Amino acid sequence: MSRWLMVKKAAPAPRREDSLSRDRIVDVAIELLDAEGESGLTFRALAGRLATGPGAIYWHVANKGELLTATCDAIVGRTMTIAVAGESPETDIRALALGLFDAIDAHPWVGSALTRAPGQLPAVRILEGLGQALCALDVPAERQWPTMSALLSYILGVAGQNAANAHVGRTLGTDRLAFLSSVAATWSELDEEAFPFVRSMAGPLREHDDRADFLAGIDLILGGVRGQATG
Amino acid sequence: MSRWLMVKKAAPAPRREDSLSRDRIVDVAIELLDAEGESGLTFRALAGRLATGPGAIYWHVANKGELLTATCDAIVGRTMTIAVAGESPETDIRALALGLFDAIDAHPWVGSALTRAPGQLPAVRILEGLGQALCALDVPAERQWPTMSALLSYILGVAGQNAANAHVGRTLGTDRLAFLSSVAATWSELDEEAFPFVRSMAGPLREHDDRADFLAGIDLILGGVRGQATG
DNA sequence: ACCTGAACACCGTTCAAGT
DNA sequence: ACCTGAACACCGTTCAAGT
Repeated sequence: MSRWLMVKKAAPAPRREDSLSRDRIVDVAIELLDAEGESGLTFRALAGRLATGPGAIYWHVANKGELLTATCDAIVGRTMTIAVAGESPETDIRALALGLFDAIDAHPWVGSALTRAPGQLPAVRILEGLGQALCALDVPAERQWPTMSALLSYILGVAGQNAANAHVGRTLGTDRLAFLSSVAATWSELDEEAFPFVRSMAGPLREHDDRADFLAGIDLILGGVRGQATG
Repeated sequence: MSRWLMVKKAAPAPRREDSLSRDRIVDVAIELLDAEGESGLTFRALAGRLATGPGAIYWHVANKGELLTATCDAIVGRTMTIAVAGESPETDIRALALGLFDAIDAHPWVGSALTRAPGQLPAVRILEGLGQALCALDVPAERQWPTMSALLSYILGVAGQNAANAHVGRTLGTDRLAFLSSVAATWSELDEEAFPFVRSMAGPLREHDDRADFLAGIDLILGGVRGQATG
């Protein structure tokens, strides 16, 4: 075919369309994580999808930890740039938190990546959003750190459990309801002397709504913030 | 030596003092995790300390996940049996949470193990303690699940970050202060247009007290619970 | 019933060698 | 400058073979 000649005559493209780059690696890593779960992200699998050897990736990314943080940040960055300027700072916090919840629900691996990179860019983005809202809420300066910290810990806690549930569900090959039902069954068979309360929670466990519960927790913390302001 | 003869004549001991058992495996696993961190728990290293082959462990434990949950449960079980019957349900929750915090602070790997086994025995113990206190707090039945859930998520969030910090600190080979200082330095160099708030938190980050912040978060949630009761 | 340890099928990471 | 891919030093897990 004359295609070869044409290529030869074309202006030397600075880079092949499908050449390696940090961004392309991150994009394919996200695809892989979404499709195969956390254990699916492998330098070999990634190299396969990128049509190179595993060593090539190390030219653009220092190690697996950095890769995971970068993929996590791609998702979190996308989510946080959806600017929130609602009717009140509390509404902003709720919107920010829900946006994050939905992103993590769609990409459960973000939950564990977020936890494993404390103080890194993904967490910084979240902290900034929370902090600005807390300023608008007139939280006094010396209360800002602990309040922001509590909100972040709570969000990370939910995110982590979300990731863990997804992981267990995947390895068991069952869907959410089947998984919850089997845990609920275990709970109802617990010793009734030692675990009366958890036994009674088998029903709620099966029927609960993760998203609504998450928001309820945010509201609990915001309620506490309001209570502290009042005195 | 005649020791061999004596052994032959002795009543056949049902088990060698140092023979394998689930409990012994769990004990040594805890030693290993405390000494070497999360990545130090290996079937080979464990077998080494137990003076057997890696295969032997599988007779007593199904897989690594079960082993980690069992070691986690050993610590959590110990912590939760320190019965709390303080002056008020709120005091009980605070005592329970602080007991857990201190245990996780002493054994950071418990944090990630806890997150990775949702609905399993370790989490059940915590839920039971929290739930009973919430009943005593007169939290109405339909609010018990989300409230308990929020408290657990917050605790797991702090626990997970604690584990992550310990892991990063270990791989970097730096102590807590050095680690915090380096993160704080990164924060103060962030873009001041995009991250004014996080920049201002570099100081608090360096000086904060994890334990006090943790308790402040618990109090925030309890404040929210109180606020909901009032109306 | 319980233990042994070689073997299997993977990992992340490195690095000489290529272009 | 960037890519290749074999090689290294590990993993968790299995399983025939032993006692």
